[in-house]
Amino acid sequence: MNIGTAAKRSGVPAKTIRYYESIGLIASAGRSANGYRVYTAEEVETLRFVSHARSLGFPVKDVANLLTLWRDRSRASADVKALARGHIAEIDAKIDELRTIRETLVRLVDRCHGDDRPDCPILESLATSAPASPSPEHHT
Amino acid sequence: MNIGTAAKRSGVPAKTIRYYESIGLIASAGRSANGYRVYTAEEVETLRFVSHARSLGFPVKDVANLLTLWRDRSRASADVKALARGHIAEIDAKIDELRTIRETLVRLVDRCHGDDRPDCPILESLATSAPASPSPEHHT
DNA sequence: CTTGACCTTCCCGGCGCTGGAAGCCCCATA
DNA sequence: TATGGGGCTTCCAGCGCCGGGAAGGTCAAG
Repeated sequence: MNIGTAAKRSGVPAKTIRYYESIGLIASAGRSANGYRVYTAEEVETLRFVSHARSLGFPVKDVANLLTLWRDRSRASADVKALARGHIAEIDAKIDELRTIRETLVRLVDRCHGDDRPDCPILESLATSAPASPSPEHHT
Repeated sequence: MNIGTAAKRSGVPAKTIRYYESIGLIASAGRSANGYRVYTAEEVETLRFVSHARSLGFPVKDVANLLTLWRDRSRASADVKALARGHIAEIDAKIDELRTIRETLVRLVDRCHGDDRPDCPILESLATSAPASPSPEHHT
């Protein structure tokens, strides 16, 4: 099947499939006579695996490791578990950070009149107070 | 003062200050005879404001708006409040998404032996099941 | 005079794609 | 047979938000 069909069946956009190939996350697809990429059902399976792992927020590098483990019939499930645990830890850290920020913001918003007067604790706080530790990660 | 001092006093790295200048978030700094950027205490204040706003997770574009509002002595606090509320809403969405993912992962991790056997529900789930809705936001 | 810490500009990389341009290929329909 | 509309190919650029590092100018101290 062509890339478009593989995209539909796997849930990974064609552009993204090419990208994954380019960075070596997945193997280069075969080519038909006209130069089109050709995919087997098995490759679509792999793409679905990747798609699922990405949906769970695993970074592409982790997905590469998961793929390796997946294909390694003699793997130890402990390795997979450790990887997943690490990922959970990162998620927890992110949630905590977001919650801290959220609380700060809610406190500020609550103290702001929100009318047509210029008086605003939010701006005052930004101008004077310390940030709501720890510094947030952008690029979530 | 030079950029290094301004960086230390504001908490914004020198590189980032230059970047903010380049994208127009802050005004171009003055220059001394040798071509070095020169900062006033007021500009450092602005940088601190930016730093605080960024720490609360406001995207740079929002920070630009906040700066404008900050400087506008006749602003309506309602505008600031609306901006902050919108930001809280986005944070809530992110937290929800992370929590959903987290729960899925925890469920999987709990079901995984985590020993030297290859049997692993995590990999099985990635290979077969549907993703842990809703699909994570790439590029918020 | 030399060292080393600053400053300048520039461009590249990184995350994970996504959009778009230019150009094939293939099939259906008029 | 021409035409049109999908596909598919490549490559380049950009998103947000910087950080690293090169190549070079500048300055104060020893």
